[in-house]
Amino acid sequence: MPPTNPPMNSSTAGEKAAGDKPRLSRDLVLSTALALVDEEGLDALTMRRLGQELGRDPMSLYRYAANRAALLDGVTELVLKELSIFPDRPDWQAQLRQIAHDLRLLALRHPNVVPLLVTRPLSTPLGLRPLGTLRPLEQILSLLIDAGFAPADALHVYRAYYGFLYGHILNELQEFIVDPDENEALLRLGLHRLPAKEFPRLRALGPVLADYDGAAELDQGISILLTGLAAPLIHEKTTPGTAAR
Amino acid sequence: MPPTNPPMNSSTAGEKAAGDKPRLSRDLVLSTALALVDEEGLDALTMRRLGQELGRDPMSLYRYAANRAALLDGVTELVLKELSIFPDRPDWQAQLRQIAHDLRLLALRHPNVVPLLVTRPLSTPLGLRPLGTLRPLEQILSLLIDAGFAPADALHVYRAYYGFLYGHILNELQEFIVDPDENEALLRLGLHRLPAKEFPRLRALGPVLADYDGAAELDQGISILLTGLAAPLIHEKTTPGTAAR
DNA sequence: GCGTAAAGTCTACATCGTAGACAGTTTCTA
DNA sequence: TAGAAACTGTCTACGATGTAGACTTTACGC
Repeated sequence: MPPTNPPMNSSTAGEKAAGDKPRLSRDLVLSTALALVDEEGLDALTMRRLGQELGRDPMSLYRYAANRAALLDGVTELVLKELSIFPDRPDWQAQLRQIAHDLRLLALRHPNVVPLLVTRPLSTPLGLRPLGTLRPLEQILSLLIDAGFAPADALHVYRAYYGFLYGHILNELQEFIVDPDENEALLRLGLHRLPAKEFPRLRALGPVLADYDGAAELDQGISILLTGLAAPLIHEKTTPGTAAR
Repeated sequence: MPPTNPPMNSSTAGEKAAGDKPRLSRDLVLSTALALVDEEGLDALTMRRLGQELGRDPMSLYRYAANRAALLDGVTELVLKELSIFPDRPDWQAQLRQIAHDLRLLALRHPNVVPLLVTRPLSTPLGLRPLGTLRPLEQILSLLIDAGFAPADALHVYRAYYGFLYGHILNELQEFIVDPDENEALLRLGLHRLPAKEFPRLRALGPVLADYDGAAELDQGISILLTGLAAPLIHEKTTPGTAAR
């Protein structure tokens, strides 16, 4: 019997190889799941397939995730752990900008996970979500409150900010889906299929659509948001009673 | 044999009733599917269940949608058809604001469809999406261009706007998931489960989280965006070369 | 009334999530 | 060190799902 090293982190643990069998652990299961999703998409993540990837019976996975949904939540959490927020920085605006770019890159690194990021919280009440999922929220709130916002205002800022951020990511990822072999803009995006009379603007914008500078676009958006946020929100309440009681 | 009325629209066609069998049609199939999703969620929409709902063999559905994914796309399209945009109005800002609220209400009317709205485009290249899905994009572009924006700028405005809008909708729907029987804020959101030391801010915000005025929040966000957009974007390019070639 | 195309049905299969009983292994305790 | 207890992994089995392909029934133009 080989020594079977104790709950070690993922590392280059032998997947697929039938011979050696590293001891399973939640970390190992989840990171293998993430790798699978990254490489082959969400649909490829079935219990059976993941079991096979780990050289184990599919049923063994249920020791580490109550069911498939929980597995998905675990993957979401794992991805969000890659996002690090340092709440003790001087300039809150610079921080928000930084976080935005970090999250964007994270999404580009794991595009197949984005649907989970966006969708899972829709079916889980706030308090029941995986803690790792809520940590960024808490940290950003903390950051804003430390910067001088009243808690209720911090929440509003957070909402506007995170809303915009998620929206941008979805936008960018949507436009990313493209046939990379084709280099004529119209074709690359499949725009040639659109009836010319009904979609003249869209078709005409083919070339512009084709070269999308996501980072710049995001940065610009954040700027707009920040300038809009910094001044008016704090002092005047446009919606009386919202933050009062 | 009853007359079996020809491809009539949905209306109150007898579902489930075993006796009468209205002729199927794509519209009937899709609207029944939508009703099912609205009432019981996305998971309830299986071919077998939908067939049963229509009093028909599940296989018959394949005459009207190539597969389940196409069915989902159809539902998405159907929902988006409820959004009407009138591109010939005077004030583009007022229009964008109006559309935002319309889309928000639409999302609240069909919360179970929102994951589709947001997720399906992530796996389909722009040009291959259902046309109904692209129509709002085209119309908003048209609106902006008519209002004097250069096409490339219109695209940027659209992106910022729609990104924010989707983000807001996701945000609002996320916070909506709540146990309505409970009226203590902490409990209603399940926040009591959170470790107090790790999530002090979030827990403290329980009451504020509990009464969320989505419309106001959205309106405020749109205002910020519009003021930010109206001035700087058109004249100075912060990212040289993005819109030029 | 007949022929052709469309609409609907039937059977069958591979694949999925997962319940429940079981066996093997590790860890704790006396 | 022996035995008990807890944990890990495996096996078998079941019901549900999407859908291919052959078939039957219905509708409709001439």
